[in-house]
Amino acid sequence: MSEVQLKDALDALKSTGVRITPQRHAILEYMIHSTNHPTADDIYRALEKTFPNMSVATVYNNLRVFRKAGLVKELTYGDSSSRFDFVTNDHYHIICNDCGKIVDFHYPGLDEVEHLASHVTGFEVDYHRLEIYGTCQDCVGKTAKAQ
Amino acid sequence: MSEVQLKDALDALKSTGVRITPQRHAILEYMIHSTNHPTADDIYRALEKTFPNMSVATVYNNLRVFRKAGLVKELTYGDSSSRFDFVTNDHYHIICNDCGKIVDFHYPGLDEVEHLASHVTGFEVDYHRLEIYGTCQDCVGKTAKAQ
DNA sequence: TACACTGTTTATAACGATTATAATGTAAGA
DNA sequence: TCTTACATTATAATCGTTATAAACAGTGTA
Repeated sequence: MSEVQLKDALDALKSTGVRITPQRHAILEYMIHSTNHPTADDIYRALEKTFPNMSVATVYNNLRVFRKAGLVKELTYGDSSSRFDFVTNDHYHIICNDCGKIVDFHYPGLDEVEHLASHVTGFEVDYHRLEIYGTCQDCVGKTAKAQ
Repeated sequence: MSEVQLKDALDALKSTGVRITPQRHAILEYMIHSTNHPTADDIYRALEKTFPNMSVATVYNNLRVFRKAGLVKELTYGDSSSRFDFVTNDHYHIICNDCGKIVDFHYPGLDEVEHLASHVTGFEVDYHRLEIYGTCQDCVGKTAKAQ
């Protein structure tokens, strides 16, 4: 099924006049197959075997291209570097404050909140972002001292 | 009423053994009275008239102290620098994608989502974060071209 | 009052993620 | 083939944040 996603993404790019380069292909493929939510550097290091000459700037440039095309979402948490998430269906993230692990979960929708916010503030709402923070099972197990 | 908030904050700090310096007093005071959500640099520049010798590091250090004491929340959006928000009551933020303005709004609660997330993922939930993005009234008025 | 102790601020350097720049490469169209 | 426009590379620059070391208070004790 991820092949379909990749094909759809490539088609979407092509239809907006963006050239499909080997690097772009590889970055998209990596993002679709990766279960975690990689940073730009993760992607760079993962692909430097197949593209020994690829520059970090290429990763950033293309992530921006993908973001503008709506294929990829940029997530900024507390930690210094952004994480990137291939847009599939709507889902939310729950993040472990100990080890940083990010797990997806699905929840019907928060349209109601968007409506209320729009009504109260007069904004035109585009989208929202929700994250839940806590401690994952692995870390709950091995934690006795607080940082 | 914000004097009460300031006093409460100072008491909270003192009770945890943190010394109240003039700089800390001023940073807290500025954060309580500011309606927007300042960056560290905003605070630094706002106070450099009264504290010409103050260092940026002092601002960062103390924001961290306040954050650890639970007085201040750090918000990371897409733009490069963190914003800091004095913790009053629970509220959420709606952010303008054009001008960056941040407006508070209140919403009963999202406990339900937390419970579901906890159930599905096995995490112990601490808190969550919700932001809504859109366009504020001012920017809706003067917008015809998309970026 | 003098003295040591501890936490605070300052000044500055270092770090690291991201972006800008210029040069080179590469695909597509006339 | 020539030209044009977009992509990539390599590298430097930018900028927010953090680390470090030295100077500076406050506080408690003799």
